[in-house]
Amino acid sequence: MYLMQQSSVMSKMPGNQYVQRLPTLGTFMTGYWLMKSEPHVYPYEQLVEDGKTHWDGVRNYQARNMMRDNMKIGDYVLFYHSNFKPPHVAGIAKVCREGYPDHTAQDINSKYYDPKASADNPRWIMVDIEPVMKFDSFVSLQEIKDNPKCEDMLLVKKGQRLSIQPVEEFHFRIVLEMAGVDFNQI
DNA sequence: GCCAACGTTGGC
DNA sequence: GCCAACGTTGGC
Repeated sequence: MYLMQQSSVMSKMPGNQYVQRLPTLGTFMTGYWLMKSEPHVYPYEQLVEDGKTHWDGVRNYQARNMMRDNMKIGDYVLFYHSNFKPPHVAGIAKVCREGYPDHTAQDINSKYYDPKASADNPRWIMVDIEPVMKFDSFVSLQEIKDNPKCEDMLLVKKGQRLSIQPVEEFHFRIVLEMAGVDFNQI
């Protein structure tokens, strides 16, 4: 029932043109992502404390579309701390609930309030994630930039600001390797 | 704090 | 539907 409701609402939404602008998206079917959070707003440690969280406040169509259409339960997430010195991947999370309306868009008291959002057209979408593993030693953006195996990662592409990005399994494995984590133990 | 590189808005 | 102006992101 809920899914039917959601799909009928979502089909009205604009924004599919953004997917076209990420030509690589179609090749990312493996279910690995990177999500950015500013640690002074919501650090990985808070996710551990909370047990899980809903990823509210995303107000970018491209990122929304990925949460709406592509992120599936069980997908792994590199939890990235942006606006921190140094910026880094702090650990791994995974998707535990697929896309559903971001209620903060309809909350007039929220800083994420969007007057164009309504019950009929929620406009913004979120997923839930839960912690999997905090890295003992984080993997800095510089380390990723310095690793030739990561040169094709969206994260290190010039002008790439998306707060949610698809990650290839290969790169996911490389980042784990840099963190000293065995892929088979997660 | 700077600023490049975006993305969004709204007048026309 | 163009595009200038404005707002945001996020590394440095």
